[in-house]
Amino acid sequence: MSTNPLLKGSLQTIILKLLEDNDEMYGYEITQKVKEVSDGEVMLTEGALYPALHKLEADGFLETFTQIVDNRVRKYYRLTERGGKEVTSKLTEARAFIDQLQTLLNLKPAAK
Amino acid sequence: MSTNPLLKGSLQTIILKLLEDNDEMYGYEITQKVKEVSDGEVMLTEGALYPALHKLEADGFLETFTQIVDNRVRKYYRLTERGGKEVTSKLTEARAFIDQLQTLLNLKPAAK
DNA sequence: TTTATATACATAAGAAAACTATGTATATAA
DNA sequence: TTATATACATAGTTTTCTTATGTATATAAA
Repeated sequence: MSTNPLLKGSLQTIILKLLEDNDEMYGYEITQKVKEVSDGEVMLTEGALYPALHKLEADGFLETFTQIVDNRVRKYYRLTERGGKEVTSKLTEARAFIDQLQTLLNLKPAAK
Repeated sequence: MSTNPLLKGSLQTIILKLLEDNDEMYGYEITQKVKEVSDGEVMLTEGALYPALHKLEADGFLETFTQIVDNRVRKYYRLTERGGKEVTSKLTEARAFIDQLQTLLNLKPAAK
């Protein structure tokens, strides 16, 4: 999903977090936001994004509605209540993951 | 490979880093070391470890030799020259990955 | 006017990596 | 004798991602 193949496994978390911060977003907007926030380093491809969005919706974490803008369809996504809880859970998981990885790779900046 | 499913994608990097630090290790020893270093939080399973070791060897990053200890076979792994370079590369990638993930999830401890 | 780029969605085929389950075998502690 | 630890391995399946393709509109460039 990115120039860095290691970002595997965190796509759902990234999407959920963006929707927590931005309330409502459509797919293309998400790709642009990720690109912007990551300074062009993470390029989310459609082949990764759309299936991930569909899965999150199927799992009940996201709900959708569509809008027509300039004769083009936009499919907006927002968090459901379950989705809101899932963000918290996924972020906790992500923090633990980063911590464990830094420990195992000896990348800890300094002891506190 | 762990209690944290997100650790996906970093197994090769973890193995390579351990072998950089410890020179020679056998499979079971690696599982125990990971468990120890991660305070029991990361449990490396054989189904993940052994295929990963075989792949790293097939790619020319690791070389092996066996020893018999207490009538049981141990297959030791050590870095090849290519493997040594690969560690550096993978660690750089891992640092970038963690940095990008922290940025995207807004997990940065503080601005410097 | 045609071509390229941007916007906007989607799926299908394949690869990579992991998980679960299973198998072999020895040593030791309960 | 049964369970746990040590030590290797593979097979089947699932998840997740990449690459490729497809449809369609708007707009800027050649």
